[in-house]
Formats: sequence, C-alpha cells, structure tokens
Amino acid sequence: MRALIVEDDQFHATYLQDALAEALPEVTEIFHATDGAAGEEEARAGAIGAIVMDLQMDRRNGIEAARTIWAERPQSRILFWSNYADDAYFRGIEQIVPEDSAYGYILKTASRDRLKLALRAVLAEGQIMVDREIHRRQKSAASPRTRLDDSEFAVLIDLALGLQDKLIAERRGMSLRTVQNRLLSLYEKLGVLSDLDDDLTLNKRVRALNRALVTRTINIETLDAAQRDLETWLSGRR
Amino acid sequence: MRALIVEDDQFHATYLQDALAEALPEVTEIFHATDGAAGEEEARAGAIGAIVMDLQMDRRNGIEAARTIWAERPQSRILFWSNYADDAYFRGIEQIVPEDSAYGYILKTASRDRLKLALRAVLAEGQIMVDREIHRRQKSAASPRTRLDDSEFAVLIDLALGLQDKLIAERRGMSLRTVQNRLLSLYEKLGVLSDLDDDLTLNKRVRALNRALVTRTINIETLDAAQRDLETWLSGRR
DNA sequence: AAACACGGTGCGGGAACCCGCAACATCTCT
DNA sequence: AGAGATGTTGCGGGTTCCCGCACCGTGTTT
Repeated sequence: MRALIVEDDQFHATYLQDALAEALPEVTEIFHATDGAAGEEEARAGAIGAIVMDLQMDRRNGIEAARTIWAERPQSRILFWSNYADDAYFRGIEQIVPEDSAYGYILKTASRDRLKLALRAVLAEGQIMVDREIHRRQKSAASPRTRLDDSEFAVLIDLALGLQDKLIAERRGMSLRTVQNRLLSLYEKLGVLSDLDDDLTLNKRVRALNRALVTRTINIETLDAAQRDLETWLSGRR
Repeated sequence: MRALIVEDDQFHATYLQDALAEALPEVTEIFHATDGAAGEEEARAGAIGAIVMDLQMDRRNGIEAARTIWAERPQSRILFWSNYADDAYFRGIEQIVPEDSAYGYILKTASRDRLKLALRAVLAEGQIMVDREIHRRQKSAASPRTRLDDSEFAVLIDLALGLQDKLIAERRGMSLRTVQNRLLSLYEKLGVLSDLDDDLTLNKRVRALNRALVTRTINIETLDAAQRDLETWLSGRR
C-alpha cells in the first residue's frame, strides 16, 4: 500500500510521516508533495489512493487538489489535516466528496493518538471521520436561525465576488427579487445589522462579506476558488 | 539575558528555541507563550526585552500583542516570524513600531542560518532587519501606480468595515467628495475594473474588498483589529 | 375543503453610490 | 511671475441597492 502526504510545512510533514508509519504498517512507500499541484501529479503518477492533505498551501490549495484527484479516481481516500476549523473548508470538502469514497477531517492540534486513529479509520478502513471540533462548529453553529443553507451560501459567494444582483439572478437561475430576498436573510444571519453599538448604518453588501470572513464562513481560499468557477461559467455563457 | 518566544505551533516553537539557543549563547532563560495575550503577560511579568513573535495566533495576534508590549516598554526588541509575506502584516507592524526600538520580520521558510542571523541582529544588536521577500513585495509591489498610500489605505480599511462614504468622511476628516476620489483611486489600484474578461459590471465596493484580500493587501486579522479601532472611535464620538 | 404558512415574484420609491464637470488651492518647475 | 501638475470640494444625474407591499403557487394543518 502506498500513501501520499501533501503538506508544505517541513516539520508537520515529517511528524506526519512518522505517525503514518506507526499507524499503518501496511504502508510500504510514502510519497511527499509540498503543494496541491505537485500532489495531484504524484497521486496520478503513482496511482495512490491513500492521501493525507494539508489545506492551506501556496500554489494550489488542498480542496482544489482533492477535487481533481477525486475526479480522476473517485475511490481515493483522503484525510484532510488542517490548522483551522473554518466552516468554509468543511463546506468546500463536502461539496466535492464523491459517493463511494472515504475522507476525514482532523485538526493539527489533535493528539498524536487521535491522528493515528484517524489515519487508520480513513486510509485503511475507508470510514468517514470528522474532528469533533469541526463537527461541533459546523452543526451547532447551530440554530438554523444562524446557519446558511446552500442557496444562501451560493448567493453569498457571488456577492463576495462582487457580482451585482442581476448577474447573480442569472447565474443562479432566480429572479432578481428572489436574489434580494436571499441577501436579506444573509444580512440577517450574518449579523450585518445587529451592531447594536449604534444607530450607524452600514453598507450592507460589504459588511456581509466582512462578517462572513470574520466568522470564518468563507475564507480567502474560498474567494480564489470561486473566482475561477466564475470565470469558467462566464466563458461558457455567451 | 532573557528571551520570550510567542508561538502557538509546537514544532515551530521547539525549532525556534533550538535556533535561539545556538544563535544567542548569552540568553540564559527562554520563556514561551502560545498566544498573544499570554505573551503580553509573560513579557510584563518577566520584564523581557527580547521577543520572537509569531503573527497568526488564536486568542490575540502578534501585532496586537506587540502593540501593548511596546506601549509598556518601548525599547523592547521584537523579531516577527511568520508564514506569510502579507503586506497587511508589514503595514500593521510599521504603524506600531516605536522610535527607539529594534524589530525584524522574517519568514518561516527562511533557512536556519538566516534565522539565526536575524536573531542576532535584532535581539542582540538592536538592528532593524526585514526579510528580502517582504521588502521586495512591499517596496516593489512596486510602481507607485499600484501601491496604496496611507490615506488610501485608511479609506480602504473603513470601506472594508462596511462604513458608508459619509461616515468615512467624518472619521478621516475629509469631504464626502474626497472620500469618493480616494475610492476611485482604490478601485483603480486594486484592479477592480481591469477584469477584461468581460464587459460585466461589478459592485465596486465589494470587489475592492475582495481584491484587497486576494492580493494580501489586507487580511482577516486586519479586519479584526480595525473593527476594534472603530469601536473605540465610535464610543469617543458622541 | 378552508385556512394557513412559506417562498418566489413584480412594482415602486427612497437612499446610497459612482463619477463627469468645473472651480479652487497648493506646490513645483522654469 | 507664469504655467502646469496635483489634490480638494461642490453639484448634478444616472445607476444600483434595499426593502415594504401585494400577489401568487405549493404544501401543510385543521
């Protein structure tokens, strides 16, 4: 069995390599890539189905790399291992994980034992495993009064890219007014107005993006990826 | 001589500790804190004037910690050591560094030798030392056609918080029209329109924030800090 | 079946935004 | 001193945004 580590931090990579060797004696070879693009190539070249993937990397982040890897070999097993419990990451992963594959999400702050457990569960046994912390934030970020549903999230992405209402409507197949309703509930859920500090009025659109960022609902990688999606959509439009 | 390391990543902390011991034999004690708030306390309690500070940390980031440390003991020497060369960080540091202190900024990707050099230069010799990479990005981000001047940056911050033109004008002491001129040049410099992809028109305000983020002109920590600044300004206004 | 909730849609209007135009003020260069 | 460059400000108007109101279709409750 061959495994691939995609991780740009030297220390984390070696630590992970040790843990992996301990947890999975059946692994015969461990490959290593330091960014998403290189990771894709390694996985392709070595036909590797067991991958540990960092999320935040320079050239190409973990989610994008995972998307192309899964597109080529949907049964690949990928354990994501990250510094942050951002909802943005989890949403991104959930969107791309194929039916018949295994994945996991574990934080770098997890203990070595828990990391090894996750390695076994996901890479060897093919289970789904999500760090408690992430599950908590994602699920209990809780009251449906606060959590965005998919269509709201889609509109948020478009808003964050700077699209105007009309274009969002076209892209998402809604009427103009419906887009505005989504925006309304976005403003509500993101707490755009609840700045009881004052009666000061804000620019809601910008404030919405601001709030989405500081609450880790989206992050800069999200924006990067969304920008690319937008461009392909634009080119296939005319 | 006593030194303090403020760093939340375990591996990086021990690596740094080793390098510090090697580079500065005159250091007798090394303290360690894992977030900004704890770092402030350690520095205060131990009256420590030689500090290595990570930037991205949970409870309180490095720049904020540095600000209060320098407020209490302006002659403290601080070497910032970070994963990223974000212009946002550098701007933040430049704004708070006192006259008669030494500081440095070095990337985590730097070689061990260069790190040791920086440790000596800043903590022992009291020099100013900035990583080449950062200096390059900051200076040559280059053509004055692209780099924001201070007043543009201030307006960008306010825009990013979601303030409307009128409030920005009041806060920065400009006329409404002047604020709008600043915004105009912001749009220009951030490349809000230069999406030659299409004739599609965007929401400039949101797009400006988007561009500022993906170009690393500001980051989420910036937004956090700016929010707090805004609140104190608001409270001192009525 | 009637009543109701809920989400999508159109209309209309007030507010904010974007920006061209023009009048000044300041500063620099010759 | 005059010409020019640069930055600030007011005015006006076209555009987008925000959102209350009203209407409708679908699904749920009584």
